Amino acid sequence: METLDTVPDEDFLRLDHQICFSLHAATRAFNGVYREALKELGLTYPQYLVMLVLWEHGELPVKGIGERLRLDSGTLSPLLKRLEAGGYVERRRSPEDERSVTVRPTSEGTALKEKARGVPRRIAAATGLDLADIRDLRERLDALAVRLDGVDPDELNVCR
Amino acid sequence: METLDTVPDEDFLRLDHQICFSLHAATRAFNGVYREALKELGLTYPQYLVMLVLWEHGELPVKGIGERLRLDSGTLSPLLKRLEAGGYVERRRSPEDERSVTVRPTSEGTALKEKARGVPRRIAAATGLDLADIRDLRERLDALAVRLDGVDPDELNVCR
DNA sequence: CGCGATTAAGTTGTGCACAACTGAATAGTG
DNA sequence: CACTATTCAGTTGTGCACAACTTAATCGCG
Repeated sequence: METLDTVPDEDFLRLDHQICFSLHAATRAFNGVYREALKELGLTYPQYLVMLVLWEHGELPVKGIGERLRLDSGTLSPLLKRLEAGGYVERRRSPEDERSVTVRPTSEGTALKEKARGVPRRIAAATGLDLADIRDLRERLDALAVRLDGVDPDELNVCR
Repeated sequence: METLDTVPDEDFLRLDHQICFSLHAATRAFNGVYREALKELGLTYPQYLVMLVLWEHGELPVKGIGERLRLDSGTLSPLLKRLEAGGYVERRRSPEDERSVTVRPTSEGTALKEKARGVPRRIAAATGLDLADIRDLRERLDALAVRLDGVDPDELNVCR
């Protein structure tokens, strides 16, 4: 039987070429489709993810957004500043904890939810997948992400 | 039966939250693992993809690399400049067509292939997937990318 | 209570992705 | 053959991801 251990390094380099490239390409293809669908909303794809989180939770500290989207303040701070400049969110130092900044959608940001309502259906249609396929792919990707996030860095270096 | 047409918009927004986020997160988790594995080679993940292509083909014009990796000159030009500064590749105006620039690995760049030999196996091990799973996931992602790249932009806008 | 450790957000710097554009070379058509 | 259209690489500008760091507030231990 053909397993991870019976394939020579040389073939592996080629196989790897396929898999890492495939993920890379699929992600960018997805980004392209979202970019197009979100153009009329004036949102980028990461900004849309932030708005989805805020529509669901109403208001969150920056840290809370970061936990849900797995993004740090170095990414979120400028992104939120742009969303604020666009009039979609408000940022306010929390009175209870002055270190924390609470982010919430403005009325304009909330109104945007209605305009965004049709987006996911059009995206799903564009993938050509049915609900079961989408769920299946999502579960695989989630499991993969959890697995990869938990990898011990030492496993990845030659010196161990 | 539950299909794309029988799910209300509201649920769809939540489902969408899951799927787009999953892909996003999996990609970044993958990038993190590659980042760690490639640290000792002095390559970033996109630089590694370029080197994989060059190791396989020996020498290619910028356009050829871009076609294989689905990247344009705006991304590749500075990336290749960094690879050249690192001593891994050489760039030369093609004598036959002065518009074209031929990229090829230097001896140092070729030597790097040996150091990179163990990387894909360690990555594959980190995913916790076996060969069949990897192939299956790759095929799904490829099909998805092809489908998404071929989407008519009009399908994605409300005004149609 | 006081002070060092931790936490939150922000800043800086590097690299990638992509749109829009430039300039130079080539291809193709009348 | 001349001249327009296309092609190729590169540049510019915007935005995201992340590492490393800064600053300010809070926590918690002695």
